[in-house]
Amino acid sequence: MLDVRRFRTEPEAVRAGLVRRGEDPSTVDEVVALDAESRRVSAQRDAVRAEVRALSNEVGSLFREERNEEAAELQEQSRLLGAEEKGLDARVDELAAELRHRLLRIPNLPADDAPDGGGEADNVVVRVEQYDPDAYDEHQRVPHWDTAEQLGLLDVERAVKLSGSMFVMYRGAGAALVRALCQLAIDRNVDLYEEVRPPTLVRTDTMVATGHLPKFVDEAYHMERDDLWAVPTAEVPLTSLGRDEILDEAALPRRFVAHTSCFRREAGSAGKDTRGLLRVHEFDKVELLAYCMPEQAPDLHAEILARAEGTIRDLGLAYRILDLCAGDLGASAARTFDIEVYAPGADRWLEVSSVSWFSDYQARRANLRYRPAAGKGTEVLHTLNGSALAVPRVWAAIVECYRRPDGRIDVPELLRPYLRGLEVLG
RNA sequence: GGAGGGAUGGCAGAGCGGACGAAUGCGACGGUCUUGAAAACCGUUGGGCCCUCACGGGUCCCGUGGGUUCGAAUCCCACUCCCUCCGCCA
Repeated sequence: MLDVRRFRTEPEAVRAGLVRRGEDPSTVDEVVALDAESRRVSAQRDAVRAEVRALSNEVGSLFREERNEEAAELQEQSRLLGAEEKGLDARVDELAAELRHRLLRIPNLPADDAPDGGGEADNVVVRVEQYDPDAYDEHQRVPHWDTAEQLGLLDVERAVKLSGSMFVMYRGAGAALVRALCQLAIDRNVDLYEEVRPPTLVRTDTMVATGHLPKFVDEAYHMERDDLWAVPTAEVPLTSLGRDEILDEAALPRRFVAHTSCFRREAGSAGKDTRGLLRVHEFDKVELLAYCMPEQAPDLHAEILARAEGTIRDLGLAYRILDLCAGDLGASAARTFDIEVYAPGADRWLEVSSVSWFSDYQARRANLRYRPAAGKGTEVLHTLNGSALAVPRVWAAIVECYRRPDGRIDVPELLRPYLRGLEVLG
C-alpha cells in the first residue's frame, strides 16, 4: 500500500509511476479527493467529540455538587451534540473504508532505475551465464517429462488421478532429488538467515499484507469452511511474521529462510505450459526474505540475488538475469530481478526466482515498523525477498541438462552429499 | 468436542460508570552522587490519525466489533484468542 501522504505531497510522481506501469492514473485524483474529505470530516468529528467530553465532565462535577438542574440542562445539550457526532463518525468510517479499498488496489510504484517498458518483451537481460546454445548434444534435447517418466522419477498420470491436472508426483530418486534440492538451498543460507518453518494455511489478513489479496483472489486456494488460504509462497507467512511489531534499529536487518509447499490455482493459464513441471498447482520452494531500513535495501537486494544466483550457478545450470521493466513488475514490487534457467530439452528459459524489493509497500500493509536509534517515533520497514530455490523447474532443468547418452541422469556434484553419494539417477 | 477461567502499557498487576492514557512494582533511559561501578535519590518512559515551521493542541486505542449512557477500561450483546480440566488424536 502506498502512503496516502504521497498522494497529497507529490501526486505527479504517483501518477507518473502508475503510468510507467501501464495503470490508469485517474485513481490518483480520486484518492486525493477522498483523503481531503476524510481529513476534513474527521477533524470536524474530533471537535464535536471534544466538546461532548468537556460537557460530560461538567455534568459529572455538577451532579457531585448536587446542582442537579444545571446538570440536566447540560446533559440535554450534550445529547444533541452526541447525535451530531454519531453522524459524523459514521461518515468518517465510511470514507476511511473507501480510501483503504482504493489504496489496497493500487500497485507499488516502480523504482526509478527499473527499466521502462510495457511487458515481458521489454525486460532487460542483465547477463547470461554458463550458456552456450551450441554446447548441447542430442541426448540433452529430451524434455524432462519424457525422461523422468521413463526413469520412474515422475508419475504425472497418477498424480492427476489423485488431484487433477497440473499436480505432480515425484517417485523414488526423483522424490529424493526434491528433498535434496530443498536441503541444499536451506544449508547454503542458514549462515545468515534464520530458518523458519511457518504454517502454510493462513488468515485473510496475512494474504492481504503481501498484496496477494484482494487483487489476486482467483490465484489462491481458499478453505471456505475455516476461511483459511493456502500460501502461494513462504513470502506470505514470513512477511506477516513481524506484523504489527516495532523492531529496534539494532535488530535490523532481519533475514529469514523458509521451505514450504506453495499452492497456486494458476487461473487464467489453462492450457499454457501444462507439460511436465513447467507449471504446477503445488510445489516446494525455499524462500529468502528480509526486513530492513530503507538505506539497507539496495545491499540486501544484491545479496539475495547473489545467493539465489550462486545456487543455480553451482548446480552447473545455464541461466540469465532479467531486470524487469516497469510494466512487467509484480503489483507489490518496486524492482525485480528474475533468474531464468535454460532447459535444453524443453528449449526454454524457465523462471526460477524473482528477487524483489518491495520498498515500504508490503510493510505498510503488514504494519511492520522499526524505531530509529536516533530521532523519535517509528518508521515503516522495507521488505525484500527471492526464491533461494524453486524445486520443479530446477528439477526439470537438471534432468534435461544432466541427461546422459544412455538416458540416465548424472547427479550434479553439489547434490551428491544430499543423496547419500548417489551419482546417477534412473 | 464438553466444562470452567481469562484477555489492561516493554513485563507484572490494580482499577469494575464520572477529572483514567490509566495506580503500583519491575525493566529501560537521563541526571545527582562516585576515581569508576553498584546502591540510593530525582526525573523521563506507548502507538495511530489530524492541525502547527515549531512550541503545542485535538482525537482515537484497556483482545475485536456492536450496543446502553450526558459520560464506558468499567454495564449489555456477539465474535476472536489464550489458559486449566475431561474426551479424542499423529
